[in-house]
Amino acid sequence: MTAINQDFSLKGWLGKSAIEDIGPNIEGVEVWGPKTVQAFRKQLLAWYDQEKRDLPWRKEKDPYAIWVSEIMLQQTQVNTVIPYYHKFMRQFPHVQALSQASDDDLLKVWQGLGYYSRVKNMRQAAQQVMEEYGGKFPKTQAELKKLKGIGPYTSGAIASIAFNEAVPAIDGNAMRVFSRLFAINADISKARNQRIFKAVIAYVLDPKRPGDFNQALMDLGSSYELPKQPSDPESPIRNFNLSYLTNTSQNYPVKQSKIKTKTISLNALLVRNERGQFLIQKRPSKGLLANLWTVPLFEQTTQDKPSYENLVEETQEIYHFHPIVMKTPIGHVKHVFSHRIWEIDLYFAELSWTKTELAEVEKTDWLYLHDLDQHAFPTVQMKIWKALHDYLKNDE
DNA sequence: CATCCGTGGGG
DNA sequence: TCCCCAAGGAT
Repeated sequence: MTAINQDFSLKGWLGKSAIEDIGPNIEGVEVWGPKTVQAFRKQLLAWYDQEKRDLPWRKEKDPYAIWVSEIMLQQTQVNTVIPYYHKFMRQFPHVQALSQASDDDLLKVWQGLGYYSRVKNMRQAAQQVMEEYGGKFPKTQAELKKLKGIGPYTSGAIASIAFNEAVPAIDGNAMRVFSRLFAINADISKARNQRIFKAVIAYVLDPKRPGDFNQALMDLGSSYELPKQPSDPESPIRNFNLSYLTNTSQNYPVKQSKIKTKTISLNALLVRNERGQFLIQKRPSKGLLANLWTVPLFEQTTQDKPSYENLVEETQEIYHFHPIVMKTPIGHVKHVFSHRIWEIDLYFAELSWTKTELAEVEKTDWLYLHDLDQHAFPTVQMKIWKALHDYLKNDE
């Protein structure tokens, strides 16, 4: 009888694979017995010792460095993180430095990495460490989880890697590997199924080397056990892998989700004053791209007048000046976020004078195009700058 | 619990 | 071009 969260039984593979014995049923999953668990740990860690990736944060035992890397790695790939990690550690080498950082400095170092609330939460966590833990990171998963931005996964990762606590660090890799190992058909995107993976992985985890065990699952997930591909025949765990043995690894993990993205049409005002500066403004402190800078963006609702007329009107209302706006866009930028798409028409405008009092009052500033490193811009704004640059270059 | 929150790479 | 995906957490 197949267990409720498992598509196949281990018993048929006793002796015909690396599966030597059968263990208890855990949350509906029939798992290995102690001999097989030992053999699996040994094989996984031997492979890890031989083949582990040489990553900058793996040279560190400092929990601060581990923490920085883990936050950056949330939903973000290793190759993207590496340059940001070096820059961040250089600029904020310890908890105290981070706890005193300014919003603008934090966003500037995080620019282009995405999910910007992560770095804001990091500073709050750094302040917690300074004030509640005397500047030293707490050493248990339970305490780490109390810090802002540190949840079930990250607390497990830091506790196991930096402090050798025998707790799992369950991310997408760990769930993918284990769903394949035991042919677990529970949907990994459902919160209620987390307990299944937590219980099974905690059972198999090597209590002597929890940090290496957890990181080995990550390396496996980025090499032989890739998403959208079946388990690789060369995978070092193939003989333990029930889905591989039954030729069904492409069915795991089970995962639904995907939110449909909504497209929003925007008009961007690229207004140049008599000094040759462009108007920028800081976005609200909550929501998408919070506290980052963009040129003024106006949503284009369906039954509007021509865009340039809107821009003139709205500029008058909001900024109290009246620019000369070109009637046709000088360019277009498309930007895809995780859950929405911006289609932006770029309108060039000129101002025959300079309105200095705008700054401070409306969180606005006038900016020379050679001064882009003074503010934190999201990627969509960098695309707008490039389109503007191309336009101005061709215009000469 | 479902939705919000970025970005770059790969098929 | 389009869709999926990646070392999640807050709300």
